[in-house]
Amino acid sequence: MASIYDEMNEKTKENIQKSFLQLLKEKPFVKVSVRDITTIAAINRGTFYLHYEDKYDLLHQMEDTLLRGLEVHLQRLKPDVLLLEAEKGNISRFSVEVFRYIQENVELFQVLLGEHNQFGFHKRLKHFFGNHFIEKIVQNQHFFQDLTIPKDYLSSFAISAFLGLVEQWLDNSLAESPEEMADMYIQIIFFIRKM
Amino acid sequence: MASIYDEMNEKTKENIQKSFLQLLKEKPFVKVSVRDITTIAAINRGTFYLHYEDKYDLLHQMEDTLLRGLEVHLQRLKPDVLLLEAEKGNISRFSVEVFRYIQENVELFQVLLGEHNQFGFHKRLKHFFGNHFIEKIVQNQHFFQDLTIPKDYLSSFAISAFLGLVEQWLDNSLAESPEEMADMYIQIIFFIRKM
DNA sequence: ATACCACTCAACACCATGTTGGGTGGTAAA
DNA sequence: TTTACCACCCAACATGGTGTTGAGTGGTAT
Repeated sequence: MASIYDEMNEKTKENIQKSFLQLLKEKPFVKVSVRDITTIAAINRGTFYLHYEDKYDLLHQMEDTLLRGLEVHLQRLKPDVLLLEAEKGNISRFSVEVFRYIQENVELFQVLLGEHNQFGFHKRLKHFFGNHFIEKIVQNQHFFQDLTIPKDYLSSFAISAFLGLVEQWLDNSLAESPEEMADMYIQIIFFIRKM
Repeated sequence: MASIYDEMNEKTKENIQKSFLQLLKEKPFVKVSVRDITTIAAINRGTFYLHYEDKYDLLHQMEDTLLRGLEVHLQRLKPDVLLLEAEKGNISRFSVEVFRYIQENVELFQVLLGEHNQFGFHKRLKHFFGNHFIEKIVQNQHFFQDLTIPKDYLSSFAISAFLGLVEQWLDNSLAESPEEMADMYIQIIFFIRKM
């Protein structure tokens, strides 16, 4: 079914996304116009609207792709192991996979979570992790049962803490390896325990 | 020095900000035009530009005021106690004051950190806490010295975790009291320790 | 040969923006 | 009381991005 038209279509979309990303590195989202994008992509402005409703749609689709990729990435490499390990309290494997995926998509993550973060991707990421992992962990863990703190607060606390690490990593231009980051994550937890 | 002109000026600015906030509750920032604001404020559109450069300037000034208020609020109520207590590891007083201030300015915080968070206020808040408190604590605490984790990561982790609690609180329409929130914060730390 | 496809091009109406020049009524100082 | 000043109003303007449309081009499949 992959006709030559589908290929053209795909190529143009990639061209648009690449140009868009390039612009987002230079200036904030609000300052990027469809004109800018199509000028850099060297295509007609009307062509843009054949693929996307507007620049918000473009951004949203790129976010979707990124999150879907993360989901697939996690499910493919370790089908159920991750969740099982996570439920046992072992977050190491889980987190290293996340850090790896981020490393593979640095540019986009840096732009979406970076200084000009003027689109609520932070919130989307929070919801993603919340729906996919943390809440399951928080709900299933037997030793969470006797905790008086509401689950939603604990969940939001944990995810944000993790995202805090990720954001700092991105700010540091990925100076550490994914393994080092996963290690750091564990160490912080241990550190708090011994406090 | 508070002439009648200053009062008029101030009143109009408050009017603009109030109308702006009202609109932000209805729709995302990008969809709010200067026309919308001045229509609701029942003033001439040109008048808006006598007070603000554009809607981004307006937003930024409101953020500034909010952060300056938080700073003053913290400094006024307990001049140095907060930092001293915090440096001793007692974050209770510190955090309850923060929760109280947020409660006093729910509407704005909810809009700035809420679902339509399309302006990097999350990042600004992170920097604020980072510069004012956490980094001082992290740097001064003697028992942080033998920790191998880089300070910036620990700082980002801690602040984000705290903001995670705050954001969940806002999402829950401030169902808990500031004291309960501060308590919850402490409990989570203790819980991690016992994990 | 015909229909289809992605894309180009030019033109369009629409709307928000930021600015300007002139005007109003109330305030303060001469 | 006159004069200058002030915040604000009003109308008009050029600018520029937006989304859409109709006509046209050159390859592709049938």
